[in-house]
Amino acid sequence: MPRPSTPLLSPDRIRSTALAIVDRDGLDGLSMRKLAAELGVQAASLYGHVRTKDQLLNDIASSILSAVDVSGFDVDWREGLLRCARSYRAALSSHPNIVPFLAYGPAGRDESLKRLDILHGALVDAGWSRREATMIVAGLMYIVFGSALSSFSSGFSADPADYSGRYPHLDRAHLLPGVARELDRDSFELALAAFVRGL
Amino acid sequence: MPRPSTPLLSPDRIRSTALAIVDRDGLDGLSMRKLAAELGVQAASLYGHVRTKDQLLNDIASSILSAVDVSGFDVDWREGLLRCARSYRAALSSHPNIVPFLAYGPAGRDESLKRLDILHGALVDAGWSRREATMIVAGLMYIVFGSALSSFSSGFSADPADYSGRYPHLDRAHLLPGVARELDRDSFELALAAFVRGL
DNA sequence: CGAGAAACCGAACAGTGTTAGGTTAACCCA
DNA sequence: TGGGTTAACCTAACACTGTTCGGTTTCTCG
Repeated sequence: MPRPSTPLLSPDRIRSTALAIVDRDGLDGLSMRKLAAELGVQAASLYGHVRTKDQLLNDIASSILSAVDVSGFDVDWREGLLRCARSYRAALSSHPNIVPFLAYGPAGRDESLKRLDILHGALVDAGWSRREATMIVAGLMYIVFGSALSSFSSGFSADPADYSGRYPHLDRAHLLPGVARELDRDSFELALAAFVRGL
Repeated sequence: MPRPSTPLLSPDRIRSTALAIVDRDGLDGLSMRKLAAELGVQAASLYGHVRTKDQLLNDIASSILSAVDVSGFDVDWREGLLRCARSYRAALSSHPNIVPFLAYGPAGRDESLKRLDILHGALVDAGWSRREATMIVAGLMYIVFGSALSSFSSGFSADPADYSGRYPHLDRAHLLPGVARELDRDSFELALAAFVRGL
């Protein structure tokens, strides 16, 4: 079925379908053949629109990160940090399955760097040295990424049955799937507040 | 070459060789065939000693995490948090290439949970509520893991040439490979200190 | 000394990302 | 309106991946 009258594929359609698969089936659930099948096409056809799978994931990651909001520094640098961190985390946790991919680095994604650059500049304007500003931005990213890969509270709920005996203190009362999300958010807020307050 | 007089393989030898490959070639650089070749053996032979590749990586991760030190709470809970976090980070950053694997979760690795349980108990003993203690432990892990996947300062040094123009504030002065390690450590220390102080 | 288990091997299966070469339809210009 | 170019898709294949099956030999234990 060569050269259809109206093209079946477009970078946008490929990206959004790929993201849907990642959201649904996890990062390992995405293969080029499966993606192609879901688009009604053969795998090889994708390579006319996408250079490589890695590049595809990078593009998806960039588009997710472009939702991060770095306005809010006109008020106060503390408020700016808080807003940016919350926005960053919200962006990541709306597509949690792609976070492990981000862990492979590099952080050199343009969408991310542009925002970090703004953040850095705002901190310098607020009186921090360049080096201090860099470290503060790094620290903020630690908390954001650490909480986003959320292998913490969500990591527990897989098999909560046998925690009680082996880990006397970590009882599963506040680790049930229902409260895990809330606990993750509160832990993030606590860490963020403590970090910003402690600066 | 069947059943040699003295066995060529042992779980320990497999694990340490696998870890050496991961350290040298990265996480994607480890394949069962390559690992087997490095051990002077065929790939299928590994499965007499190891259940699956995923299990192998989990075992390696556990053995790395078993180096984390959670003593130090007899002095003071703040000091205990600091020591534990530093020790945790040291363990991870001595084998940075395996960190992306940890990002896949679950955090349900026994070696890790045992230590987090002790930490949690010590915080409760110090007067925090169970829920607060859980959130504090989570926050600490955010900083540790966030800094360990270190896609931040190390992520920059890949191609520092074209930062200057596009990101006016993030100049590459303190992002040269030489200082990146130091900057990462200092950023971690800053984040950790700010977090603990802010509690 | 004989039975059985242990340790390795060769070959294969189903899956992966990716490329080469072919076929047809749409498009643009003469 | 016709002809060449290019874009979009295809089939087939390559070199990998993790893992399993069945076979062969050697060690170990009763």
